[in-house]
Amino acid sequence: MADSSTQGGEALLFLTDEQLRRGIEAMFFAYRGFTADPDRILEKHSYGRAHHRAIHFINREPGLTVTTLLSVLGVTKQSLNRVLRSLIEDGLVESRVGRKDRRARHLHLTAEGQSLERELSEAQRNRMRGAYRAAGPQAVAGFRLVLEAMMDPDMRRHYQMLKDQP
Amino acid sequence: MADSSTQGGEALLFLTDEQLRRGIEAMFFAYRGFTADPDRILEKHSYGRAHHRAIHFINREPGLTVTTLLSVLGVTKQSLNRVLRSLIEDGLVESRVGRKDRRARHLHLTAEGQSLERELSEAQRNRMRGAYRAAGPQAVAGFRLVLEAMMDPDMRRHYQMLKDQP
DNA sequence: CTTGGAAAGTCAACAACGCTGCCCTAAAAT
DNA sequence: ATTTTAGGGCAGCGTTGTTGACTTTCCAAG
Repeated sequence: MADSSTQGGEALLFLTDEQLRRGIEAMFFAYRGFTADPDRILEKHSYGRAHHRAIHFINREPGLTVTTLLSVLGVTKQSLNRVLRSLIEDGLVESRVGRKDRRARHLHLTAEGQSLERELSEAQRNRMRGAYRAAGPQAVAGFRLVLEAMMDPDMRRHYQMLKDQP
Repeated sequence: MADSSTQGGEALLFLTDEQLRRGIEAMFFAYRGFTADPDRILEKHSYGRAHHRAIHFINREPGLTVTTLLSVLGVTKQSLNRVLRSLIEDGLVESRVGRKDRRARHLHLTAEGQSLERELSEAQRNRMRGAYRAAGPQAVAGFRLVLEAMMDPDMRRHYQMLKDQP
């Protein structure tokens, strides 16, 4: 009876359908803001969000294979392939044949690729910094907790793997 | 000097580039989870996310006009029009000519539309409820604060307008 | 009253990016 | 050595975003 998780009323107000709906709408509207700045930069280069995502994770883990990137992004091969092809043709990404397994392709950003990556991530970090600063450190901790709990287990695995990088 | 916002060091650790990048990746992975369940339901009906968004906001504010819906969704007319046409043809949405202004079309969900809306929002609320429950009320408050700060002003306006609804 | 501009909505054609399915090459297993 | 399995590339399709041209309706200025 004294257990806070079963005492109902005020303690669980944050689980009402209305509160949940507010969260859903907040995710929708915030995600638009989240992608708005990179989208503007990408447009100048005739790229889309898919290019941004590829560039981000190649930068994050240089030398990763196409298959690994596929599972991180959660898309199919062809979806990614079109994007990778244009990035390679444009000289932003380099694809190196594996030394141990010659079927595998290891992906790296070129200097030019790193330059675009910096431009994109700076814009996105600026947005995030503004939001973090406005909300404060305690809110940020909660923000991260809720997002982590919202992920599918597969995605959370990838997220946690990246967590340990330098 | 005693001002916490200028004292540097520990107090601002949450604003390091590394922390910001963690937030960016959390948004990316969490958004996939956020849309995963509705996506599965929509697939059965051969609809996409665009249909879901239209249904959500028509349900939220019955009788809203096409132009209002456009500005809430932040897309162009044709993008929405294709979606609306199929929803109307399939009998999920009704479009009523305005009484005062006969140029305007007021949108409503039919009984069948409401049924799909419930199915979609239940799935999405279940996901959100799980995340909220796992993270706790204080985390939820922070989550909302950060998301609100991340929105573009236009989107935040729409978000706040909806806030006041019953 | 009429006429000209602005606003709401529809439609056509195009680009980005998801998807499935098929194929080739290289590695691994029998 | 031959079959099976895995990594990767390409072709073709559907959804959903875009811009641009068009119709209908409203409203205001002459």
